[in-house]
Amino acid sequence: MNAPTKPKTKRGKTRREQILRAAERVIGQRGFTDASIAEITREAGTALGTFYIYFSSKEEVFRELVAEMGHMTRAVLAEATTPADSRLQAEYLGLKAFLRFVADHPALYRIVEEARFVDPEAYKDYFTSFAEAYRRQLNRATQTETIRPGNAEVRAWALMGMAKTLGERYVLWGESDDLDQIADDAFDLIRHGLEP
Amino acid sequence: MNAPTKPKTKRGKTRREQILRAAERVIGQRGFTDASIAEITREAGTALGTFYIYFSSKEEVFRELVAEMGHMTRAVLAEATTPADSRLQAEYLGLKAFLRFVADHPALYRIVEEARFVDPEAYKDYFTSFAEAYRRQLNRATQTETIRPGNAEVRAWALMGMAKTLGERYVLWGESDDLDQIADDAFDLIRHGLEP
DNA sequence: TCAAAACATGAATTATGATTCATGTTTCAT
DNA sequence: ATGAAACATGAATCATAATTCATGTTTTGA
Repeated sequence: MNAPTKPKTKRGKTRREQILRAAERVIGQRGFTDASIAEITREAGTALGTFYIYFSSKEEVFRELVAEMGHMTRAVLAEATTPADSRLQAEYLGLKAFLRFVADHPALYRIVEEARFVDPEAYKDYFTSFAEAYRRQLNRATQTETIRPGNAEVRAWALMGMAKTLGERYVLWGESDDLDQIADDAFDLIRHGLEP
Repeated sequence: MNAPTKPKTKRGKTRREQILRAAERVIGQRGFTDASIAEITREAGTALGTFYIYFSSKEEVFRELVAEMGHMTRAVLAEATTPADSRLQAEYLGLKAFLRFVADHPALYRIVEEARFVDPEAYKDYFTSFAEAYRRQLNRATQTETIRPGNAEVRAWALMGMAKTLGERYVLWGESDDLDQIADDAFDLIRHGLEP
């Protein structure tokens, strides 16, 4: 229950990481409730009690995974959209990159969504900080008149919602072998929606 | 564990309904995991064991609530969009009605979203049947050339995702006293996105 | 009116799994 | 090389509820 301190030795860092990765797999696969510490440590190849050397509770690993996912998503999207020379192109590249990212990390993405119920605070942080950055981008584009004037915050949430749901439907539920086509079809809506 | 049969008497019907409504309140408030049968029956004003006369498990009431929500949502949206004389107007009326509905039934809406993790089957049914109807509407509008040609299925999911997320952000999280304004702002995106 | 069918009760039973802890083992700075 | 700090172990402890069931009470149909 007391907050464990960061590992001091090389062995410690390795173990902690093993457990974190195992937690990602197990919780991503089974969901928070059905995932047990026993299975996580079995998967990590350590004893049950070792878990509590590095994490104070099941909720805590979960929280860390959500935060980690926040950093990854922001990094991936920032990276993917840098080459864009217009807001609309950034939207296009961002949507594709997001869908690809979900496809590459389905477990992590499921965890983020489950956070809504397991750790609402972490969930809110994830999307709020994302939306904030998004809003800024859209505002800038509005001022440059690259896109039609409009409520940037509402747009940010609307566009995030679109991407989230498409990711869930076409990536997590499978049923689509051509993500780029999905992104193209959705982008048609976005482009006309934002264009001056 | 054995599937309870429908109640035969008037008293039975009443009790079952009391418990169902109590479950809606408690699960909607606390979430599936934290809601206990004890609290549900306390809230319903009956004994603990009575629950199992009408439902075989906690999952079962949950499933029934999700299904109920499916009917309600479809009914409300069908109702709200009938007066529309164009697809775009239907989109506008539908979005407003949806946000208002979420505002009126936050607990029920939370339950639907939690179904993704508690009862994926029910969750999938809810959105798939919704999307199917939506797709049909959009397709019809495409053929009538009321809206620009495009992939109706992808559009259906994209638009649902938008509405879902706006509902979560501006209705469930509060922070907006003017839902109609939100709907208007979002509709600007939708209108230009779909317009011929 | 009366016996069967329905329904109601809540204490007792179970199941599950998170968390702790007493007892080793390993690492590392000196 | 060595002792203190770190780390590892897994059986035992705890807590929490879901579910059952033996025992009443109420309703209903003939």
